[in-house]
Amino acid sequence: MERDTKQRRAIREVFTREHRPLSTDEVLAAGQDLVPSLGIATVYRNIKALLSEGWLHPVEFPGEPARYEQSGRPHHHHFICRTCQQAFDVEACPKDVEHLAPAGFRVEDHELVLYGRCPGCC
Amino acid sequence: MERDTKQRRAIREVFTREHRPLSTDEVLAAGQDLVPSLGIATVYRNIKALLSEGWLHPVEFPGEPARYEQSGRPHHHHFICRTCQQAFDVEACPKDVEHLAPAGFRVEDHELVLYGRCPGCC
DNA sequence: GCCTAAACGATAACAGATTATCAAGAGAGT
DNA sequence: ACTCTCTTGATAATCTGTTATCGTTTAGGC
Repeated sequence: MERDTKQRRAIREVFTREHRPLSTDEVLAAGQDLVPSLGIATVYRNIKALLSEGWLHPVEFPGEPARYEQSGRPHHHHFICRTCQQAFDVEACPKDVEHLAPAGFRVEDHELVLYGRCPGCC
Repeated sequence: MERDTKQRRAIREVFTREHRPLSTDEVLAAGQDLVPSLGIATVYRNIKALLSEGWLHPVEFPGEPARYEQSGRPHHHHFICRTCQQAFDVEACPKDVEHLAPAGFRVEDHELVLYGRCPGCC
């Protein structure tokens, strides 16, 4: 993965525009607005390349395939709209999550997902 | 699904013993201690039946297949051990989760997953 | 104990997501 | 502009989790 192709530029552009986790289908749809011929195989190939170079990282939600977002953002959580299925960033984080676990459990990390309706779907 | 078979009794027994979400593989392994001939198809069949009669409900975690636990428990969250992969119940719940979302988002529900080491794996 | 349909167990089939294949297309150095 | 090789796009193959199939077993009423 060395050449600067228009497909790869389009895929990076999509992630830079939308500051939220995107599914492969969302990347394909948005990418085709920039490069109509874009295929799903290229989306997977480039996401894989961008993951291994650290530009992207995976974001998993319960019961659904992985989404991806740009790396380097500060710790945050996500909101999933039950109407449009889009995932949004949530800057805030509940305090003292470590203390929620029973005694004897060592908490190293945590994930919080909020579900509801986004402003566009309310 | 009407007959009271030893397989179905074994599967229910497994969920009653372990008060935590179990994967189909965990149910199969633990069930075979009670009924050695138990097959994976029977595990899936009975889990499906127990789900539709409301005795079980699914618990999904990011990036992995569904687990199941007994219904009727009060609101709670889960802890996943990164060593033994087991899921445990966490009674506590962070306060004011609704206020974490940005203005304009209507929060209806939330999921919290803690990751780390369980007492047995520390 | 006998009978019959429900349930079982082994495995084939299926479904969705991801990866591999391969001929055609196109960056980038010359 | 030419060439070379990396990348693309269409689609076949793969993988994993789950469901369907089907001959055999067995719960439960007689």
